[in-house]
Amino acid sequence: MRVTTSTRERLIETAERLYARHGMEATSLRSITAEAEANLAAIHYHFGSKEALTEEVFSRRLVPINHERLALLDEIEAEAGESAASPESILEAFLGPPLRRSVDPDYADFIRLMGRMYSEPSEALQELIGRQFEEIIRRFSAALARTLNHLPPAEVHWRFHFCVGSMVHTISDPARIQHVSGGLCDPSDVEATTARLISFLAAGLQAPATPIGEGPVAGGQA
Amino acid sequence: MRVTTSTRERLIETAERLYARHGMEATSLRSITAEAEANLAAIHYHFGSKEALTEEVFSRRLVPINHERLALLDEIEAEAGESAASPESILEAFLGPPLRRSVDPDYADFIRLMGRMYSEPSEALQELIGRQFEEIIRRFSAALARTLNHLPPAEVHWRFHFCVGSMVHTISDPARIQHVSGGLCDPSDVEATTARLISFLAAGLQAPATPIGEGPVAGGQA
DNA sequence: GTCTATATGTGGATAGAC
DNA sequence: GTCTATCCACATATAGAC
Repeated sequence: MRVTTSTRERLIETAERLYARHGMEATSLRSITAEAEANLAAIHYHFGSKEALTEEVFSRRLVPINHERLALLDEIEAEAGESAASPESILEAFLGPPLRRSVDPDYADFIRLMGRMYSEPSEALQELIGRQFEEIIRRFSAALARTLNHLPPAEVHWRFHFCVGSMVHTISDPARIQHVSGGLCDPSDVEATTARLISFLAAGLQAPATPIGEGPVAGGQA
Repeated sequence: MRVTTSTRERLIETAERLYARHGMEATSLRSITAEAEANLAAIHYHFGSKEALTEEVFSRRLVPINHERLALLDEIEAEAGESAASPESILEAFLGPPLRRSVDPDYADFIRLMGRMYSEPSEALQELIGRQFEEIIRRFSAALARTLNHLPPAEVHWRFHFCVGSMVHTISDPARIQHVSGGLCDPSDVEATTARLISFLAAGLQAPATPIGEGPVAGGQA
């Protein structure tokens, strides 16, 4: 086993770091090859284009994270047996894999990038996100719908959407909460952050069904 | 009063639309002047630089939105008198101004852009956001701390942060929730979306205090 | 206040030697 | 698989006529 990493690997790692720090469009291929101590042409040799390199950066990290999420969901559903898994355990399976990695030096940059990827306008990236999260959204929405069985399916989707938003905002820029709280909040304690997020979101998920529209005529399909 | 809008105004409006649609860095000054039927040099004449134009785009919209938020908060605090305003009413004051505008054709593009601005790496923009939201964060955190007086101040900041995340994710891309829910969710009904968000977030804000750390030794400064 | 023309830099991508 | 040299499109910005 060689100690030195391959040029291909170094390019992916450097792109990831620079994307996380300065944004994807602000990162030029030249700045990547300079930091990776590689040649400009190496990117086109190994990947073919900047877009293809970007897809590598994302799929390399998203695959194991989402794989772990599904494995954890399998576990808690197996443990729950006939009954539904709790909202807290479902949230833990969804939030834990990215949040735990946010303190891993190898992953920290990508987790921040993951928080920003939803805002990237690139169509190719949005399609990749769609593919990578299709199963996640389906499985977790179904699990939540089972335990929140008094809620209409659309309401479950909305609430899961709100959960994703809180998580994304939390991981996209750890320094922000520290700054706006005047130093009161410490984002480096991810265990505490995860616990806070789960109790906040679990309560939101279990809120009474929202009365939509003109009030008295509620109810619907249940 | 002239019917035709000034070149300066058309430039700001067009920049806003293109920023919202394709991202800020992906939008060139040439594409702005082309759509605004103006000359490339006009941007430098009226603003001096792309960055200065961008600041105009944001401050023009953020000022009235945040002004309305504070006015609404003043109102509900006056109504509440000695007692604390409810979490729901505070959330309404915070979420209502942007969410209601998201269906105003004149504002819709900016509201989406507002959802994405947090992810923009430009330092100048982040500083502007810091200035524009300083008072908002201070006032709303204080209002929430008053009504959630059993919670430590840091916990209030965390929960408000989670609220911002849900809102930002919701307004940044209305099409996403429709897509991931397989058409089940309709983002065009903003009144319903606001009601859903408020009941979800109010429940989260009022969740029991998170036990952080080794369990039994909870409590703290209260 | 609006235009043309242009300066100057940087972007992604490629050809072809080694 | 890695390099140099280069193409070409496009970026922001500016000078100066009208």
